[in-house]
Amino acid sequence: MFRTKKKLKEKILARLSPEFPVTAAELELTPTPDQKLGDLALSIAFPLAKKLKTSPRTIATRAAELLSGIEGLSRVEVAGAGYINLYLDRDKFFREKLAGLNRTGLEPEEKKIIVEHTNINPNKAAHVGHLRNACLGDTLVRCLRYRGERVEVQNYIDDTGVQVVDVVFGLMELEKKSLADLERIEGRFDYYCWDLYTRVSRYLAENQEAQSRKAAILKKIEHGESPEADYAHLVSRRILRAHLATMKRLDIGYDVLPCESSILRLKFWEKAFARLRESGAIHLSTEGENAGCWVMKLEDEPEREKIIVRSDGTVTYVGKDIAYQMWKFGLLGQDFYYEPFLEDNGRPVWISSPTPTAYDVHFGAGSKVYNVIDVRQSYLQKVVVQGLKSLGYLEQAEKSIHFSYEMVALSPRSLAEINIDLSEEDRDRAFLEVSGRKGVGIKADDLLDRLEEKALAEVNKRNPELPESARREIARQIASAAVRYFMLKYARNSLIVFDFDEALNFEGETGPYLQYTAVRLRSIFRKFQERFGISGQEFLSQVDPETIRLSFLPEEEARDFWDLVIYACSLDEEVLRAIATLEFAGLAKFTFNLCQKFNSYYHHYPVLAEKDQNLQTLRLLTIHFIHEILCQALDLMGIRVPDKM
RNA sequence: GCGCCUGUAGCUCAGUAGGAUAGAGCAGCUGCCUUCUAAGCAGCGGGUCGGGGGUUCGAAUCCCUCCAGGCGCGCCA
Repeated sequence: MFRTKKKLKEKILARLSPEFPVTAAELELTPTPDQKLGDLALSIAFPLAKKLKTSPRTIATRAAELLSGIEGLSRVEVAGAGYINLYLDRDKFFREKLAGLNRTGLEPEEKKIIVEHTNINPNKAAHVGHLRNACLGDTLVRCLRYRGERVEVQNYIDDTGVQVVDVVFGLMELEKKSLADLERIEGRFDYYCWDLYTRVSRYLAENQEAQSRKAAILKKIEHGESPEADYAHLVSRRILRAHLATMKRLDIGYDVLPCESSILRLKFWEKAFARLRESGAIHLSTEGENAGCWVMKLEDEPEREKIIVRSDGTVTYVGKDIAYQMWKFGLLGQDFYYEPFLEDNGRPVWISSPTPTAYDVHFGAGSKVYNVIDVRQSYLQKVVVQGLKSLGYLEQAEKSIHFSYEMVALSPRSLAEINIDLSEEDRDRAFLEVSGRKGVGIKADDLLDRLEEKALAEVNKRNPELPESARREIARQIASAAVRYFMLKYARNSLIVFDFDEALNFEGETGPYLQYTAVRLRSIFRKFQERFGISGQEFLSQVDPETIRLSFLPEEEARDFWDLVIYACSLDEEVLRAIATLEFAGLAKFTFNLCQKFNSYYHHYPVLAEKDQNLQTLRLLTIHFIHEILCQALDLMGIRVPDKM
């Protein structure tokens, strides 16, 4: 639809501009509220009326005359107070869309886009909040690729931070575990650490004197000293594998895993620090409360300074982030070394290494960077961008996008359901914030397990003839769809108060409903082959598109057909809009509406039982068309379509 | 105190680069499985778009103001 509109606009502009003062930017083709009013509406007459001091109706009438006979349009009419309604040449339109099914006609805008998402601290199991991040990030990646962009997916691993240190402290000091003992811990290691982390947090709160011992461990890990650094390495890698496995259940993957430990060892910060100092972006504060610190002035708040380097010479979180952001844009003049961490769908997932490796691969150096991080980090992300600006990298600052989203909170009811004890005060609250420290959270794998179990029970009932492995894979795909759609259907600024009943629902506006629609659609083709001995695809390949006439359709069916087809055609525009606004709720809603429209169509117009050959062919063609678009839309949201469910 | 965000049906939410009659899902009630998978379809009821003011041919959408709620603002990460 994007290209159709683009071409139409050019033609319209050519016709109108000799007589009216219009520009391309002012021409907007919007859908009409009802197909009786045509397919596309032009509301240009209203602003023109103001400019020319005439009535909108007069202008619209004249404009409609000028627009008559444009190729691709069958009619132009004036309606209401001055809308110019365009009627598409439906036969031609449908034929073109059928032929162009596999081409988006979209053009990439960037050389290389980096999307960073997931970024879970490798010290405990992933929870539902992390799922929202990963689902949003992965969907953005898919949308960008649909637009034709070259995208690199990064998952940043903070393997030396205080959160990992807490777990190492617990293993060494509280549990007195040797490195060999660690290897022997069986089962879900991320779950094990989830509990341990909570215990350590409590212990540290109650035993202030232990803080110094923890600080000592942190220092040793940062400097790569044994055995503390070995513990940190072992813990973070094993949990990282668990996280990647969790995300794999949702078909979410990554290209590269840059690690904090590599950043420290390769001294990225020192390079960035030198640049920041030389450019005057930061300066040494000599008096006041920040004396002895290197600070950065903030654009919006001139009275405030952000500390980048502490008075003891260590760098703050923001400082490190500025250095890292510089690397993403290729502004550091240095790269990591890399080695394969594991294989995913036959492709290696690379992890950074502080020392040279045998592999000649490079990452980073994007022309645009999206950081998927929750809204609470907005202030810090702003400071990072300010850092780039202060260094003179204006374009990079402009293309440094914080993709922010609200958190997933928990309803007291959901927590009660998984036997987490709450204080009386907490029980009365509308929602509770997830806290890894307190162990208050719903683990991603627990949710996925419950979804899969529920889906499997249903699949077992409906498709007992399938082998168990196939039924399990279908259940996994259904669980994945349920989670992914759940995470996308809310606008990103909307706080999700997680509720099991809602998340476990497979009916109505849910992922499984969308899948089910596609599955039923597919089964028409399967049944077609059983009935007529030729596959639906093959049958359609023998149809000459030129012979297709929408006039084969009875009046009412023609309306329903057109409603469905024209709606499906707006997928590309929905994707562009999603990218522009970083809002996927619209794309989710579009797909859901498409399914509703299709289900209604499906109900009214049988294919296999239809005796009229022309009608049957056209219906099969329609179903083929909708199926393709629906699968594209589902793929953008990372939703798989099983053959049966 | 300052900054950002939110307030739409009983509940959960779409719709906000101004456009024609404000939409879904859930919950409730009615129907539809010898008919391409009922995880479905068709229908009914349900609204001061937080309040007030303004801009406009036109406002849920933009501006002002008030009310209510959330988050952020560290020599933590």
